[in-house]
Amino acid sequence: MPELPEVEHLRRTLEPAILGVRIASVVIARRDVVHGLPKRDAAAALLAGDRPRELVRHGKHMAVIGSSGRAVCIHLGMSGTVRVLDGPVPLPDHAHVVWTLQTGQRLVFRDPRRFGGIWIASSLDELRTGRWSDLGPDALAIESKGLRDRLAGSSRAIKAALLDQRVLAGVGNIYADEALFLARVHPARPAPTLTNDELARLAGAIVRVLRESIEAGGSTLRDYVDAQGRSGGQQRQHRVYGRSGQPCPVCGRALERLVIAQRGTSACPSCQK
DNA sequence: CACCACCCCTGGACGC
DNA sequence: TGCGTCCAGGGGTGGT
Repeated sequence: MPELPEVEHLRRTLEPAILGVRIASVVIARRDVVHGLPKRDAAAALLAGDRPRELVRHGKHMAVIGSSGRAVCIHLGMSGTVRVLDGPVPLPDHAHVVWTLQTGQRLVFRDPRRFGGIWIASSLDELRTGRWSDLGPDALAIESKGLRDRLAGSSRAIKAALLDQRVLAGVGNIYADEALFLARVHPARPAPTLTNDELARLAGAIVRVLRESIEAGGSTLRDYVDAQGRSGGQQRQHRVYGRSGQPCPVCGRALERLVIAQRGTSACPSCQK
């Protein structure tokens, strides 16, 4: 399931394939997946005739910016992928939007569960002041002070706060569990009870787990594959996520399972205070 | 306002 | 082998 590392890995693998390449045409197979699509010039709004100039990521959102300045924001949700297809291979199921490049390659947005989607904006600026305006700072650059500021006034469990994209953009269920484990902070701890030392450990742990995963090519739990169709390499490296009942990698005690903010949560009852 | 429960959706795991 | 059931969860929305 895509979180920040998967989106960043996608951004990096997609860039060399599409930057500067003219988009010849676009086919929208499911209109309800594309939000803010104008009645007129829908293809142009999806960058037909344009050339991607830049791929910008904030949290789990990625925007393709055309040389015209138009922006197309892609959110992968739970099951979304973006793939580059070479040659006349058949389209997969649930291919909702397909761009054909001048090179003949096709770019496919596929999302079986449709928790993701595509948002049209006239510019990156409009995206930043609109759809992205409620997002907190990007999790990859979070520091102790920034984290403390964003948590101010929140009494809920620290894990619930980490999952809130207004607090911090990019952390999902997997990396929340992983970061809290590395920081030795229990996920159910009310956010205001964290000491400065714990906040510093947590901020460091968030950046560390995200960087590790980006370098490993993103995580593979279910549906994630990168632009070339490769699955991620992080799967076996999760320390606690999805490992409830199995031994803690540090102390060996069985990892507990709890539910926080409606999300399955794994934690070590002994290492995480 | 802060927080929480519920809902959207499909495919994979599992039991019989 | 096939069918039914349950479960995963990001984020929007509506209720408390």
